[in-house]
Amino acid sequence: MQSTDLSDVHPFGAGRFAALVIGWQQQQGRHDLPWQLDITPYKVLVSELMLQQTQVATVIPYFERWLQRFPTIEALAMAGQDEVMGLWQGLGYYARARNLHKAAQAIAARGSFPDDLHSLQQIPGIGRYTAGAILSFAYDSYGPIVDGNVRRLFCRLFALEGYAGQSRLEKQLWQLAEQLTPTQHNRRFAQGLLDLGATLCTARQPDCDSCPLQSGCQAYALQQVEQFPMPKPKKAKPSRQGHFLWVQQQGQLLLEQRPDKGIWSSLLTLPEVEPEHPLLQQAKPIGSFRHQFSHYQLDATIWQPQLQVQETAQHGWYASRQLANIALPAPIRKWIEQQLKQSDLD
DNA sequence: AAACCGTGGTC
DNA sequence: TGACCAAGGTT
Repeated sequence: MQSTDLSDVHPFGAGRFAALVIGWQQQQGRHDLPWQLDITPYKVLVSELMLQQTQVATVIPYFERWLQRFPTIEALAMAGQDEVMGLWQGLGYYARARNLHKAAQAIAARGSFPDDLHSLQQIPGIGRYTAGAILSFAYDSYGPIVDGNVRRLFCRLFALEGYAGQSRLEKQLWQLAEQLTPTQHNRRFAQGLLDLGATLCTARQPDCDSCPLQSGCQAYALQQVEQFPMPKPKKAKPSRQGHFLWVQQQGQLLLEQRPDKGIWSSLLTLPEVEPEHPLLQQAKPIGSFRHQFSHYQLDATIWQPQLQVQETAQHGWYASRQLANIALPAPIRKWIEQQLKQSDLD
């Protein structure tokens, strides 16, 4: 491990660093995001879960709808899973929705919102970053954060080698975060780190001329800003086949609830069968699509079976007017809507 | 440690 | 247009 003496690894003292970030945030940072208005721990929790690996612009309409329907943590705790997943549909990483639901129930049962690092990390969906973010944003108290923005900022400032997820780098980043995070104006400091990463210290074409930390940035001094952080070594993306059934009966469509693990967990889909399933022998293919996930490519075929489908407890019938309010995976929704539009024209 | 988990925006 | 990226967590 490297030195723990801060003065060895960065040119600003911790106090000076925080003052620069805080001052810049006040003048140049973002102040009008929906979750920055009338801040409550619940709003911070919802926004942070939604923002995990998801862009701000994508989250905003989901956040607004969510707060309208579930204004309080008690309202969310009492809701059914169908409605929770329905409001999350299209946002991706659906375990976050289940975690948020469970978090609301746990906090409601607990009687108070947790306000320390350890208690926060016991809550489903809250890891080290989100716990620090809640301390900073909800309570304006000491809460170190390392997310993608902070990782990029620190890797450049200190010319840190390694890529996201490498334990040695992550350890360095968290140690720096703990040392550089002040004990005052913490909300503004944390927001400043994120704003710097999101608006100046960006992945491509960083705006170093506008950066308040330029004079202390090692990557800038080396003229290698865009060489940090090092890219993760990438692997080939495998391709998988999926076979889905199109079964209509009296104007209704057969859908299947997916299990709470795996891809599209807890969502409804067209029933999926194994490629060897006997139904496919007598079925005719009526469509296909290709969908890119982050870690594999799905080549889907949709079949219209000629034989009766064995229904299970996971199956249900849905009229087309119901489809808008149920939780469907984005590519499945797209295909269904296109199919229904075409059959309406017949 | 490394795989798994989604989707849409961007260039 | 494909590859990268985005306020990570869980297993």
